[in-house]
Amino acid sequence: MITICDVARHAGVATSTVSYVLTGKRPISAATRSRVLESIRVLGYHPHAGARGSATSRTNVVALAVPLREGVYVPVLMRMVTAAVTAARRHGLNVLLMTADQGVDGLRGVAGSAQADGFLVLDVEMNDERVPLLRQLAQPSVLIGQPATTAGLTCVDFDFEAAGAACVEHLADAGHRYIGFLGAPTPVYQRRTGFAHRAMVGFSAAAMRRGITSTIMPTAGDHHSVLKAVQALFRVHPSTTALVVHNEAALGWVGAGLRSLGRKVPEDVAVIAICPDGLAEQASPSFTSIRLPAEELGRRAVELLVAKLNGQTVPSLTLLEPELAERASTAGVPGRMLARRANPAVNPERVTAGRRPSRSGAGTRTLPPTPPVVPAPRT
Amino acid sequence: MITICDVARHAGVATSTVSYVLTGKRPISAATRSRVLESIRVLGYHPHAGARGSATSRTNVVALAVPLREGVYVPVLMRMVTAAVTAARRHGLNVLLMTADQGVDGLRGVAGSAQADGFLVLDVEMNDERVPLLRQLAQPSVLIGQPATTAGLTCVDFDFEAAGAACVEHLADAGHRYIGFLGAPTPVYQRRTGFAHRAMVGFSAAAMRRGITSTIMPTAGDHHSVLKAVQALFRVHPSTTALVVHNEAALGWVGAGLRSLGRKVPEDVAVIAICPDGLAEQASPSFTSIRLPAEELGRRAVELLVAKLNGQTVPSLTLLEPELAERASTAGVPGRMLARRANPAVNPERVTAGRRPSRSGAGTRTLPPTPPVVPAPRT
DNA sequence: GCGCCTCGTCGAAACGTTTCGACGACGTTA
DNA sequence: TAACGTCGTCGAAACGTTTCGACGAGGCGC
Repeated sequence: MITICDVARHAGVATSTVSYVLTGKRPISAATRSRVLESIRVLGYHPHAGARGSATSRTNVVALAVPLREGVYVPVLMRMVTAAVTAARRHGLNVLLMTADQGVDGLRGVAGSAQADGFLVLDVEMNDERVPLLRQLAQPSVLIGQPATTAGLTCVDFDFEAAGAACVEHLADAGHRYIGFLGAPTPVYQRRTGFAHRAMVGFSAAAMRRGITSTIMPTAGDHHSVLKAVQALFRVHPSTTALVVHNEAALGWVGAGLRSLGRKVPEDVAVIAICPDGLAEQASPSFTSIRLPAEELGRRAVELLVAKLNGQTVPSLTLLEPELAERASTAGVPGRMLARRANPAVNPERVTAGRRPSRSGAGTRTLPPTPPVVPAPRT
Repeated sequence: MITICDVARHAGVATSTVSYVLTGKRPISAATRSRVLESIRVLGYHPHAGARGSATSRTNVVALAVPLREGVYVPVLMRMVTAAVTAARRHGLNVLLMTADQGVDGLRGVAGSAQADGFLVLDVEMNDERVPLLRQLAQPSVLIGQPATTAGLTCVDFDFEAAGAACVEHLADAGHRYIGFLGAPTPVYQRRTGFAHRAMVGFSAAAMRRGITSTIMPTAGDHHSVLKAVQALFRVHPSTTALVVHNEAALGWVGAGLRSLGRKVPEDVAVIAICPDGLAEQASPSFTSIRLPAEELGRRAVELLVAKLNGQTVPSLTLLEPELAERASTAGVPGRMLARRANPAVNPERVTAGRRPSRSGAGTRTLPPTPPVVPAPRT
């Protein structure tokens, strides 16, 4: 192994001078600098990360905790991960990957032995067991997702609650009175995973406010489960005219499920998904969606962490605003109770149609919001 | 920060003694050991990884290079990754995640600055640009997948060639004469990704040998592409009675594609998938499959790497044998040219039916094997 | 009872960095 | 021209480990 001393000798300077050339922490004359750089090049010197860490107590590594739990949709999670890794690279940071098996203890170990300068934590539950540990850690951390309370933490999250509400608003404005919600798999809600819980709560609350009758149905991502869930939804409320889908794995099967009931998207049923743009586009017909900015979440989390590492203070909660992208799945005429026709962009009747008070005052919810239960469909 | 010296002082011993208690590299009396351990517990001491690395030139970190390239099916890759991380943990190793953006340079950097003791390399292409670098690195490495030549390397791979062949054998034995191959997305073949290339070659060669007429069709994973690909397959050879699917993302749409042609699985078309067991099971009907042991690949790779780190010599190529799991998708009566009936387990006619020589001597292949091209389907 | 070997422990020197105080040389200001 | 900064560089002391040689205390055989 070739060390900084070798370089210094080769260039005829002190080792500290080489160090200053490398770190730029003191001025070095152009002549000396170029001589040193040349020696580095010739000898093929690479600073030894461990030794540097020993001297500075900085590892230039951030740990990324990704508990791949049951029911999470891996590709979306991976978008965040790769975005985070890429962003970290730009700041000269490497990423240590920690998965399910190394839970709280794993975090404690990595933190204690100073293997990472900071922590990025994904898939956060409302009462995440990692949160108390993070609070007392020497190293800063950023959560992607929100636990029940964000005091003393730094969280970045997509505003799933607003997203759930926005779906209802959009559909209600278009005149829909019966809306179904196709959610994440049951275990996800049982764990009270932040994103799933919040989207559902936002959806339910907005439905209440708007006097919409809503039905909530969790579902696994496979063909059969989705079919059953969709059928169950329509059995409960045959007059349902719109669906909100918050389950990426299920997206592809929703169309088939509706078709099996003789209903078409968008003519008979409008669909809005909460998912990354790409997934909504490749459905057929393409789905109107509230775009889930997975990459930006990863990127922002890294930026916040870097800021904290530099001693800056950052907001304890950063919420990304939902944005709706209108596509084919809500372009139909939802039928029955709608005055509205075609051209959804400019729609003078929208307020009238959408905001009319509900008959019953408050909406009825078929299932209690927490934890939702799949009513056993007939087999 | 609390150091090994603090512990030594607290326990009334020399720092080296504490070190020996921790590493076990010299005998320590039970009395002293327990006193030291107690002090460690009381003070909450954690050895500083960087300092240790500086002293030993061992980081207890392995780097995992996962270039998430276009067209790879993320969930399967992630199974390998999590299996690898879990296995690494068992050996006291942490995992540094490197993604697409940090290609060869990233590897070189991590290796040069000694941030990892070894390398795990995924998604290997036949002429992978990382291979020459790996050969000259100071640190050992293990590839999951095979480049064109494995000399001087350590590779673990599933025997995709045998898997491709096994599909043909099984189907040919059951009497099928026209078999379609639904492959990975085109870019994957264009890159000459090892696993895709090999499976296809194995399939083609076996089809040749058995006098089977085969059609190869790459396809993207979305609904539309799969439908088009399936339709194209049957337009080329309407008499096709079996399909081999080597594309996890497409699995879910194959049934729909066939249905759109008025063909049913398994009555009209037999299907064999090359994919992890779980995916084959949740198709409907469930797919007979050659099980892709994603987890075991990850685990084995780590074990080989650990062996290399310990100075052991390991084989340059470890190939996992394909295993066929029979399920519903090949339980049908393939019709037309089959003597065979029901009960596929005990089948006296199998040899007769399967091994009968093909009419044309050698099989005809509709498309050249490398690189395959999708014949533009009518839109 | 003396020498010898083993066992357990110690002190000091590494490991490859960074960082701090110091110190010449030189240019500027009075 | 003397005093004073500033700039560039140096040497040495950290950082928190591991590791190596050495050394005292016992136990054993003779």
